Amino acid sequence: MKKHKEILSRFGINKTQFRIDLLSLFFDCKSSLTIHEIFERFNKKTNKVTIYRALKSFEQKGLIHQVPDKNNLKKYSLCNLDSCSPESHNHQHGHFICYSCDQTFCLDDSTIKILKTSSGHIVKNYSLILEGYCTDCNSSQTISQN
Amino acid sequence: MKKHKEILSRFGINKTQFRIDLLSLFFDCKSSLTIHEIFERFNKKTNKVTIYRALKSFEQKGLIHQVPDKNNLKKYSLCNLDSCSPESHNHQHGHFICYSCDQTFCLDDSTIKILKTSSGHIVKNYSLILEGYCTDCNSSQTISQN
DNA sequence: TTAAAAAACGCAATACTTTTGCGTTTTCGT
DNA sequence: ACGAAAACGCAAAAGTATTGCGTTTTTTAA
Repeated sequence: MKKHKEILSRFGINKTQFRIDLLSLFFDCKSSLTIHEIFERFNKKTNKVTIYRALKSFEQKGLIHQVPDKNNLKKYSLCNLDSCSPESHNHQHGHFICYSCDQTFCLDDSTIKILKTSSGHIVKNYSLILEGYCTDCNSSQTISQN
Repeated sequence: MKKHKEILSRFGINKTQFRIDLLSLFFDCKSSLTIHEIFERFNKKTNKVTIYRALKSFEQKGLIHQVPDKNNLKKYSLCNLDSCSPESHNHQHGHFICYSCDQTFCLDDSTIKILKTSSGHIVKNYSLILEGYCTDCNSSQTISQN
């Protein structure tokens, strides 16, 4: 895809086939990816070292960022490419993922403003993922929720 | 300390000297501990396997829980011992990671209550990581922050 | 368009983190 | 005090991430 090549150029990354495909993968992926998942998606054909290096490069150039999860696996998500660059990483991510319909909803930034001031620390960046049942799915189901 | 022994008993963990000392260490520690930090605090005398096993046991019994860390090392914090037990671990809270001192702090649950209700969806699970400068580092530095 | 420089690549080796097996020691419940 | 269960240390293995190096691909600029 031409768009992906342009992005790689803009971020100063060479347009090898693998890196183009990797960027596509991130665009296709709603949430985040582990190295293992990427390896699998490329049918184990790409050397893991190549994946590690591509991820490190993407991260340094501001294309992706780490999302530490509960199990401490390294996970990466695509940055907001309008606001991120090699000079300044700035990901104001807030997403809600529905267990039922799998849709991802962007969270209102106002919820975040409260967070940024209520912790007592100076918040420069954050990563937030809420999971559960979205309003649509919840109203059409009888699953008990507490 | 007698209190620590009682806690270990209450959570079904044998009162070996090391595990008593480990629990003390967690009580003394404001934020969270890595395996490496624990190893150092015991002057490298305790076998790391022993530490790993103690941490796993503490976690399973509801004494401590994992917290996310910038470098993807396993980090642990003391649980709220009134609300956690082997039967129910309850860690619905976010974490703050300091850019400067690298420490991970658990966030007060009250900040989360706002999140859970303001998104409009039914939140069953979440992952929240704030990053920035903790109160200590912020007050002792002259780094310009916007 | 082509040649030199830079970046990316695969493979092998290494380093670091965490887990497992096993025999021994310590703690626990009766 | 004794048998069972838990915890221990050591060695080995499994899993995760990095580094060195020679080769290939991409970029840059004449």
